[in-house]
This record gives sequence, C-alpha cells and structure tokens, in this order.
Amino acid sequence: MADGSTPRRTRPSKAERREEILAAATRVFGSKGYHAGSLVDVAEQVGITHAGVLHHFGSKDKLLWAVLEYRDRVDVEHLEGQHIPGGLDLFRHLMTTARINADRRGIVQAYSVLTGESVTDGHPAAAWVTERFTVLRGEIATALLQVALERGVALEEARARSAASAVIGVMDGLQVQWLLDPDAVDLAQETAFAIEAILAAVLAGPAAPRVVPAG
Amino acid sequence: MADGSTPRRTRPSKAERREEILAAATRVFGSKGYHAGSLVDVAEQVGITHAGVLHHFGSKDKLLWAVLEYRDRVDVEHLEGQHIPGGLDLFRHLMTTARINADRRGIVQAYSVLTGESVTDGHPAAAWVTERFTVLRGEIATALLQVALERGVALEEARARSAASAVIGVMDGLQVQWLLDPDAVDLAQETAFAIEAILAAVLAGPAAPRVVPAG
DNA sequence: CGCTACTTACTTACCTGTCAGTAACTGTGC
DNA sequence: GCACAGTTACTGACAGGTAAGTAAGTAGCG
Repeated sequence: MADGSTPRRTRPSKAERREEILAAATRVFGSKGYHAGSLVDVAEQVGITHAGVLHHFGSKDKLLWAVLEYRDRVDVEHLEGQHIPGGLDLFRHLMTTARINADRRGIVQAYSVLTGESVTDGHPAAAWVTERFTVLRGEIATALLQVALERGVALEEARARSAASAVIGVMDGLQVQWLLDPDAVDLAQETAFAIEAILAAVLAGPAAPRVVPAG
Repeated sequence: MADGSTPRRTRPSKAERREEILAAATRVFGSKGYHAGSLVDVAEQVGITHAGVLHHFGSKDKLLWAVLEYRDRVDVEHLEGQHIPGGLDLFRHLMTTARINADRRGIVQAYSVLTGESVTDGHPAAAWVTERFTVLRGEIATALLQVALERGVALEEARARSAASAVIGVMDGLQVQWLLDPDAVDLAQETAFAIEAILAAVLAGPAAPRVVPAG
C-alpha cells in the first residue's frame, strides 16, 4: 500500500499520480463541494503542492471534468462483463445499489453534493449531471416498457418516462435525507419500497383507480 | 415598487431594509448557493455596500440563518387562516404545490441549491434542512395514517414513515431533474404520478403482491 | 444633540493560475 | 555501464483577484 505521508523511494508513474489526484479530488469535491473544495485541499491529500496538481490537470475545471470522466470509467469497469441489466433485473439492481450505498457514505455524498451544486447558475458540472439523468431516464424507461410488454400491460412511452423520472428522483431525494439524518431514513428499505410502489402503479395501468381524485 | 438603482427620497426603515436584504439574499443564495454567493452580490441588489449588509446582520452565517427563518415565516404567513391540510388533502396540496412551483423556478432553485449544499461537511444550513425534513416526514406520515384509518386499511407507523420519506424524496429529486432539464421532466405531472403511486402502495397494504420478488 | 444607517478604507485570509528553477527520471550513443 | 541530453514532475514564490469582517468617520433624522 502506498504511503502518502513519508516520501516514497520511487516517484509514481504519471498514470498512478493522476489516479491519486483524481481519488483525492473526488473526496474533496465530494465532501466540500466543487466551489468550496480547493486545489490546496486536493494537493495536501496527495502530498504535493497545488501547483503540482495544476501541472497534471491544467485547471480546476479540467480537474472536475476528469473526476467526472473517472467516475464514469470506474463505474463502467465495475459493471464490465456483467451486462447492464434490463427488465425487472434493472430494478433489482437499483435496490441492490441502494443497499450497498448505505455502507458507502462518501460516494453517496459526493454524488449528492455535486448534483445539488450543479443546479447553481453556470456550474461546470451541469452538463454532465444533465446527461447522466437523460441516460438513466432512458434506460429505466426502456426496462419499464420491457416489463410491461412481458406482462401484457399497455404502457405509453410518456408514462414510462414519468415513472423513470420518479424512480431516479426518489433515489436521489432519499439519499439527501439519509445523508442528513441516517437514523431517520433507512436508505435501502425506503428505496425498495418506493421503486416497488412506482413499478406497481405503472403495471396496474392507467385505468387503475386513483387514490387522490383529480382536483 | 421600490427602485433599487436610483436613490430614494426617504431612507427605508430598519425593518424594511432588513426585508429588502433578506429578499436579495434569498435570490443570491438561491441562484449561486451560499458559499458562492457573496455579500457584495447581496448588497448590490439593495444598492448599498457589503459593509452595510453586515451592519444589519453581523455576519454571513447570521444572514443565512435569517434568510431561513424568513422563509419559514413567509411560508407560515402564506398558509395563515387556511389550516395545514391533513389526510388526503395534504397530498392534494403537495400536488398543487408542485404545479405552482413549475412557474416559480427561482424558489425551487433556492430550495434545491440550499438542500444540496447542506450535505457538505459542516454546512451552516444542515441543521435547518434536517429539521425541515423531520417535520415534513412527521406531517406526511400522520396524514397517511389518517387516510389509512378512514379507509380501514392496516398501516404500521414505520411503513407510513417510509412512504413519507419517499414522497419528500421524489418531490425533491424531481425538482433537481426539472431544474436541469425542464423539457425532459413535467414537474407537476411526474410529482402527481409518484405521489399517487406511493399512496396506492401504502393503501394496498403490506400483503399486496410484490412486483419485484425478494432477492 | 445623539442615534442610526450607512460608507470608505482597510486587514486578513484564501484561491486560482503562472512562471522560473530544480531534481529526478529516461533514452541514446558509445 | 556510463556520461550526457532531454523530458517530466514537481516546488516555491508570486501575481491578481475576491472574500469576510472591522473600524473610523459621516450624513440624515428625531
């Protein structure tokens, strides 16, 4: 294991150093946010100066973009081999993710902080977050349509997209509540409950009785 | 309407000025976030210097706290007379709020930005946001229990609290998606759909068939 | 006159980004 | 296997900007 405090005998390779910086930046931006987290914070964690960080990434914005790309790459590698699940398996996967996330506070915080910050005016991560939502909505809507087809339930695409937005929304919203008050919210359980509820509503079809009469 | 650019004939009273500053601070913190929004930004909108703002509020933290209190006060005044709805009416109210919010981007952004930022380490608004969630969860859970009672459906308190968390989560999560991509998400419709789904799931009882078999 | 609401001017503290210099490593010719 | 040249990965110092907060002075109003 690399020791960050004592000087190492051999200088790490360029790729290694970049990864170290990316990991540190993920932690810093994740815990303090992009704006409040400084290059000095990141550099300290790697044991170099902030100028060293800039040597590798050019600017703070570029570092953020690299962090986001890095996350994408790591996420994809993690799913490598195991094809992206579709149909009902996708929802099982989402529930599992929530369960796993309950033990990965740092990652959840990073995601929530960056997502929340991205809605500020002119934030450099806005495009990335927007794209991520678009892709996710598409995948979930597709899985929903697939499940509906398998069960012979009529499902309009617009309705599938509504449900997809809701699934993503409830996952993100619960994460924020859980981060602020872990004792008050059981991330895994509440997420599973909500996804289940939305799924049931979609599969019940549009003719299902409304609980709240149209006002 | 007060004119911020040209000097006014009479100096506003202390209370008036404080309200002006609070309104300006709400806009600034709402659009840029607390950390990125500066006292100079706030002061400019009122037509004074940042030291003038500090004269009234002492520090930036105290200004934020005053903004949060201010929001609470305004929200309560807005509901004055009209008792806080309970039972099914609460959910109708939530859906109506979402519909109204679709035309109040600024307010939604302010709420989302502050909530998202609050999960960063040591954020001064964390306690306020946490408290807000706790109160909301309680109110929604109570309303759910009331509806269940009226309909003769068995509902455990824990399950009601799960559903309450989910309702809040989905509302917040959808707001973020809508802010980033208003064309992709119909805030009012998706919110109504999700609340309806969660409500239906709760009222169907725990014995209702699961869509996703326990894994 | 005396209080309040400021402004002006300043301090202190960061933060990003630049730049010149340096030490370590890498490749090459021999 | 080793000297030398070139490249890379930094450091340290600093420029330029912006932030919060303070203190002393001033203008207007009761």
